[in-house]
Amino acid sequence: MPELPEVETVCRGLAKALTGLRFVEVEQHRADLRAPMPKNLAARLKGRRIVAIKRRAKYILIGLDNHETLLLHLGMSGRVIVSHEKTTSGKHDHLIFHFDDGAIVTFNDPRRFGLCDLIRDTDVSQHRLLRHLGLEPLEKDFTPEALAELLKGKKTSIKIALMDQRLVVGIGNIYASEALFRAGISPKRQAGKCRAQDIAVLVPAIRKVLNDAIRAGGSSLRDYRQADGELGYFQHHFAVYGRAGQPCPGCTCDTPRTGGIKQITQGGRSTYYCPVRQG
DNA sequence: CCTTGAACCTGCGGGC
DNA sequence: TGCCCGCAGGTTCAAG
Repeated sequence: MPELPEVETVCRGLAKALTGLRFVEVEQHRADLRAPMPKNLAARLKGRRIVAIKRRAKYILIGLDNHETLLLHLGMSGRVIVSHEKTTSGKHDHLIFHFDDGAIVTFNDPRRFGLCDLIRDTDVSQHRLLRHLGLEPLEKDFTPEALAELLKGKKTSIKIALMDQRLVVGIGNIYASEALFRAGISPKRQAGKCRAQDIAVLVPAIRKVLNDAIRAGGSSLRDYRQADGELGYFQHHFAVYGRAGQPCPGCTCDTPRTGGIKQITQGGRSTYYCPVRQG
């Protein structure tokens, strides 16, 4: 599920619901996800108060009052559910946090590609999971000049490069296709051969598609909180992702002749694009 | 250094 | 109906 917009929406939801609260109980139903979880996690969290919740790349960072940070990653299938009612724990509910106002937060992840760690605040940016991460695409330093510099000499495709978290963070398989569609750039273009002119269009396209998705997530989040407090599920409307064979939105391509949106494989993942618009 | 491919894990939908 | 296959929004590690 989770690329930058989804993780950002989850973070905002958690920040609103949990900031200032204290852990009163932690249920840990298995020892590891993608990697082993910290020893004595429950004991180390119990009694701690949450002081701040932030996002870095696709990581959720929950700052505690003892100068430690609870780090969560949703992997491919991770979900966070906020509730105030006692519910029987379901399949793949690996972590359940209980707070002093009665809030119950469940981390559910069927595929277990997610992650949970607890680290010293002083080590956060230099933590081995975070230190290699690249630019935040919604920050001011993500400029066309900066991206051009990062892409310089790269022989891989622009689509693969956009998903490389060492260069730019937060863009996954969906938003890579969506951003390139909006920018009118072929996903097959060699990254290092993108012209300054293309990159000048691409950077704002990336920002816009991520911000649009955050806005959509924010509204669906409000709806969901009224329903069952689930964070991480959104109704998305994508221009190209998952739409192979369908007409290209926003242009007058002759779908029967061109075949509409095309699906190809890059780096083992599906890419979707309009061959007419994204020459 | 770079690039590619496999691995981790469960669930779901399609074809037979 | 069941079985098998491919595929799924991420990241890491090994091999070339």
